[in-house]
Amino acid sequence: MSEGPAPAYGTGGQKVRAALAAYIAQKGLKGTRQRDLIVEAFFAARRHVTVEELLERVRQQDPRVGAATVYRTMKLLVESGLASARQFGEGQARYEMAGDRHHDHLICTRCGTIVEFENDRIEAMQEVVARRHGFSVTHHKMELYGLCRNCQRHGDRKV
Amino acid sequence: MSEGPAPAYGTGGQKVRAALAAYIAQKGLKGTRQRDLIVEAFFAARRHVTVEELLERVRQQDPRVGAATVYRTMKLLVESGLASARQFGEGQARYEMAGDRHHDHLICTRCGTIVEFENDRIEAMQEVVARRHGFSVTHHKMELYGLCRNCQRHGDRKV
DNA sequence: TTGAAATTGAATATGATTATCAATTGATAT
DNA sequence: ATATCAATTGATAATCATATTCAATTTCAA
Ligand SMILES: [Mn+2]
Ligand SMILES: [Mn+2]
Ligand SMILES: [Zn+2]
Ligand SMILES: [Zn+2]
Repeated sequence: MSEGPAPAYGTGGQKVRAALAAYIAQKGLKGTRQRDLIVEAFFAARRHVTVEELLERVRQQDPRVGAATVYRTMKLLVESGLASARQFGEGQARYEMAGDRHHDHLICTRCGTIVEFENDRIEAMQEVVARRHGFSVTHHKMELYGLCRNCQRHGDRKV
Repeated sequence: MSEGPAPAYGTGGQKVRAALAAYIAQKGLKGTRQRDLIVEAFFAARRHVTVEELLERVRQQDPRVGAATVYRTMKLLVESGLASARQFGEGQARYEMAGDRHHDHLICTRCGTIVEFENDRIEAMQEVVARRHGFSVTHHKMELYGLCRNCQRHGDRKV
């Protein structure tokens, strides 16, 4: 099959936690309670969370965690290759675990629902197009915006 | 053909100038010297200009034009449907004339070159994917990032 | 246990874009 | 041509997400 949802986080994110610990050690950094809280909240949250959403969740565990720390931790996760930042044109970045299979997104402009998909044929054609123009592609962005099934029906009601 | 460059601006942008004048009249707005300067600079510049680039060009004609006016004029052009704003992940928006055929972009991450392309087959497959997930797509974004032909060669030299 | 180095949180800075506002200008009616 | 008045301008301040500064705190290897 060339299409389907990306796999969920491993077994509660054990592998990712270990990978992060390794990255921290290898870089001479230090583990902290705040970082653990944030990473836990990241696992617990659904994919595509914003820093603001994450901060709210983290503060349910410890109200004195600062926003700067969440920004710093997400940056660390991205640098270490464990998370990736996405821009869906809302102004703020959304984060999701990396390492899953590559995928692109369908975004409902009414309710914000985000659906993931993969399509090998499209990817292959992107390669063809790029080569035709002499480009070697390193990464790409494909986002399809519109209305999800639900919003097509109750397009007039409240979200 | 399903692929090729988007057409250049009409005959020096005569049609667009007229359309803007119509929009301005119809909205009870006023024509100004600054707006003319900015629109001229927009025509003269290559596609995908930033406000900063545009401001520099405009100021060669009249150094006292303010940045706010360029922002306002570009917003006006977008509202009137004559230009469209693109976000290539550089932080600042890039503008191009609208009304041309729909197209997507190849972006060189080294020298910034932007190449336009259209591919009907990809567009068609996007529709299929969306429908498969119950979405009705209103617009989309597809950007292929990588190295242009030139940058693949002199990848080590200066840009 | 110690102490250097990393981290934290609050406050401040940043950079792109928008809003404010007094001064100026453009379109229209005289 | 002139008066009139709303629209526009430019400088400056405000936003908003994110980054940076820095003193106080915490981590961890020795
Ligand atoms: Mn995703
Ligand atoms: Mn273009
Ligand atoms: Zn929806
Ligand atoms: Zn290049």
